[in-house]
This record gives sequence, structure tokens and C-alpha cells, in this order.
Amino acid sequence: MSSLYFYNSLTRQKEQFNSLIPGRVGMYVCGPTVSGESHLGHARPFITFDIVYRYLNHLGYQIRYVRNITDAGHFEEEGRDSEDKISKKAVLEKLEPMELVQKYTNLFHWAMREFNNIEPSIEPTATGHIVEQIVMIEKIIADGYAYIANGSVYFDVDKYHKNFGAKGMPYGILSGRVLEEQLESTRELESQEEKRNKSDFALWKNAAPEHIMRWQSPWGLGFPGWHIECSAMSTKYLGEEFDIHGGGMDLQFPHHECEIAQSTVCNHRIPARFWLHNNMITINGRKMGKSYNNVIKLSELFSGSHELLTQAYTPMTVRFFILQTHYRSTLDFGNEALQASEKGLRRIWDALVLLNKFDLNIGGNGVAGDPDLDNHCNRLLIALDDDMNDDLNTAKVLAGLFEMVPTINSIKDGHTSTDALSKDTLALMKLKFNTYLVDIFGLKDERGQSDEKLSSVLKLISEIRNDARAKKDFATSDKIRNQLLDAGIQLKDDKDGGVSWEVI
RNA sequence: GGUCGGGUGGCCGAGUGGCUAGGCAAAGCUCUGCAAAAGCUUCUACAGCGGUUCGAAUCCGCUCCCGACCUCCA
Repeated sequence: MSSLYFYNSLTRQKEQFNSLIPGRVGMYVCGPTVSGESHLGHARPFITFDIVYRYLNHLGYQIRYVRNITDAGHFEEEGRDSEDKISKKAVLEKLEPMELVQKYTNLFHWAMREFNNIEPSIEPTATGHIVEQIVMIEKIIADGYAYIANGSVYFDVDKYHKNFGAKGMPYGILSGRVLEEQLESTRELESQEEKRNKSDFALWKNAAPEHIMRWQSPWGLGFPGWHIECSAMSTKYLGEEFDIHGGGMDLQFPHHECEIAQSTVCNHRIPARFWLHNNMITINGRKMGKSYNNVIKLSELFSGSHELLTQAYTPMTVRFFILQTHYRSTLDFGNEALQASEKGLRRIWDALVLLNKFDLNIGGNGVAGDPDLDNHCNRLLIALDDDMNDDLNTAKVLAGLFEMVPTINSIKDGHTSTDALSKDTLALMKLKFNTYLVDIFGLKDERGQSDEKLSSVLKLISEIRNDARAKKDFATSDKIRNQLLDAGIQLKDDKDGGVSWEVI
């Protein structure tokens, strides 16, 4: 079997993944800022890294998965409005800041459960780690890479770049940005007079009296800068160097770049070895974002209550939609595309259910009745792991699984002999379908067919309908079928005279 | 303006030198009392122009178009 490769943003190439400590993985993923309701864009990184988590888990690693909650709010760094984002909105809504943060945290957790994402091992909050952040800032100041100005503390990017650049860790190592070019930009912004250089960023920000969220610090009342929380919390829970740091591509610069600079000053090494970045979801080719006014909230997505939506989409449809694209490609949202995912998911899930009902003994005992088909399936089955190992090509894995669906359906319908595949092939197919769809991709049945009372009722109704059909009383049989369909239950007459049904 | 990425059939999307992914949609056929589901078949695309090569969607060059980041952002 092939080994796992990740595309590492830090080195800009695919690299074989090995953990620092055999069998254990430390993974940090930038979590949400809970100043508003989660939207479709948030779904992508958290589903993507849920897959990373699940896959590493499948490979046998023990993982500490840390995903923060940013509840202290990022200030408007460029000084257009120096007020904390969260406290500003809190004033508008006349709520306590922590009340607001709690509300959106709860909504975020709800959405994560809907998506069937596994909970992180630790979900630290920024407000719960003010002390750690202050300690880290003090260390950076002591080492001479930060300076104090009017109760705020700024990171000296230029000095860092000169000294650490000489050690092969320049500012820009992750994003590929050249500091010298940035210094040349002629942008004039207010409140920058405190900074020595415009590329410097805040570690601690002095808070005005009207600012509600603020903490005592050696530099006066204030609040932490945008990037320091992740450095402080990742170091605390994963150590000075850990395996994977993940997040959206939009965080690569400046957020992750600054994180690297801060942590590197404190710990003399780049904090994470593998930097994974998922690409954006776009709407009509444009990134979804507050500034574009094209945000679809997750609650709107699940209920269909957004003007861009022609219908509601279930969490699993959205999850499947995301899985059908490689995580580093942009994914363009559209009703047609979502509907395709909805139907595709149903098709592959139905195949899984069928496969799980197959008696493994129907397979040719050791010998395949149709060697060509058997070989074909085996090749597809083996390729699944290779595709997954190739930087998590979930799109290709799904394509491989889809290629086996006609075979599964043919066996069920009797178009293909039950012993066309060998027992081993059939067993492997069953294993892989379950492993990938359920364990690794985290898909689940949303249609609730396991209700035993409903099953027995439908069995009775189906028998009555079959009696009617036997008497050629099609008016009655069609009435039963149509009215059940109106009620959301679809009957399907099978080849063998049986009846199957599904909730739609 | 700087940096980076991309343009694949009606739609969404894999693929990175030869072996024409996959899903959805559409059409035909089979099955069926009729449906639905399913199976089989069809639709064979790689922005444009040059170049390298026996051979290019895939490599190189140029042109056009789009997006992301540089500012809160998943």
C-alpha cells in the first residue's frame, strides 16, 4: 500500500507524512470567530479537516485535534475602527458580549453536529487563554522582537525578518510574500503612526474606555492581537513543534505567517511541519464573504430560506458536495451542483445499503464467475487507498466507488450472476464501501429507515397493495403508491415481486 | 500595482505526456399493468495561437479571460 502524502503549503510540494512521534499526531485547525452565524464557507475547512482527522485515525494514529474558538474578537487592525468586532456588535444588539459569543458558539456546535463532524479533542477559547497570550507577548518583548507604544504592543517584523531570515526562516516563508515589496506599498492608514513599519502587527491592543471586552495587562487595559491566540494555544496543547496546522487559504497570509513569526521567536522553530490549506467556496465565481454580501448561513442552507437557493439541502448533501471536489480546488456553489450531489449521494448510499444486505456467501467461492469483472473491481478497490493517500483525493475515491455501483445494482437485479465476483472481492468491496463512506467520509443515513414500527406498517400496506395488483385492481394499488409518495414514502416494485421503500 | 492560482463536454468536477475519471442533466432501449428504481447504450470536452514531441488537456512561450491574497475573512 502507498503511503500518505500531503501538499505542504510551507514547502509548496507534496510530502510524505510522518508524525514527529510514531503513532501520534498533533493537529491544530483555526476555528471560527463566533461573532456571527456560521455560513457555507465555514463548512469547508471543518469538514475537510474532519476528513483529515478521520483518515489519520483510520490509519491508526492517536490524534490530539485542537480547534480554537475565537471569542475575544479580532480588532480592525488597520485602524478604520479600532473597536473590537464582537463588542461593537454586542452594543448594536444590546447583548452582553459573552452572551453573544455563547449564542454563536452554540450555533456553530449545532452545525458541526449536523455535518457529523467529530468533536476536536480540545476546543480552547481565546478568552480562556489571555494569561498564556500575555506571557508569550512578554517573551517576545524580552527577546527584542516587539515594542510598546501607547499601551499597545507591536511585533517588529523587519527585525524578525533580518535575523530569522538569515537562519532560513524569513517573514513570508509560508505565503511566499516578499517583505521588501510590502514595505514599498504606499498605502497610508490611520493609527499606523504607532507602528515602526506598516508590516508590523499588533500583539496587544490598547482598549478605549468604551471597549467592553478588555483585560488587565502589563501594558494597561486592552485585548490580544489577532494572531497571538493561535500561537499561545497551539504551543500550550501541542508543544513547540507539532505535526499539522490547518485552515482556510485566506488565513495563510497574514494570520498563519504571523503565527509562525511569533512562535518562532518564542520557540526557535516553525511551529508546525505540515501546513494544510483548503480552498474557498465560491458563489458565481466569487468568494463567499461578509464584504461581498453573498453569505449563505448554514441554517438558511438547511432550510432553503435564502434567495439564492431553490430548495433546502441536507447537511449530508453539503458534505458530499464538498467531498466531490479536491480540498485545494475552489468549489463553485450552485443549485444544479447541489442537486447533483443530492442525487449522487442517494445513489451511492443505496448501493452501500444493498451491499450490506448481500450474503457474503453468494460470491463465487474463491473463484470468480466473471474474472474480468472481478479483476476490474479489485483494481478499483486497491486504487482507493492510493487516491486517498495522494493528498486526500476524495473526489477520485468517490469516482472509484461509483464505478462499482452498477455491478452492485446488477447483482441485486439479477443482471449479473451472484457468483460473478469471488467471495473475497465481495468482502473487500463491502469493507471498503463502509470504511470510506461511513468511517472516513463521515456520511450517515438521513432518511431514517430503521423505524421498526413504520417498517411493519409498510409491510402490511405493501401486502394489501400486492393483493390489489394481483386482482388487477390498479386503481387501488396506484392510490396506495401515490398517497404514500405524497406522504414522503416511495414504493419500488422489485423484480422478484417484493417491494422496497424509502423515505424521501 | 505586487504575489499566487485557475480556465475541462449542458452543469459540477477528477486527471498532468499515450490507456478517452465520476456525478448530475439529456436521448434511446430493456424490465414493468403503469410508475419508480435499476441495467445497457449514446452524447468524447480540455480558453485561443504558436512551439517541443512519434504522440499534449497534460511540457514551453505568447495572448485573452477569471479568481484569491496583499484589509475582517473558512
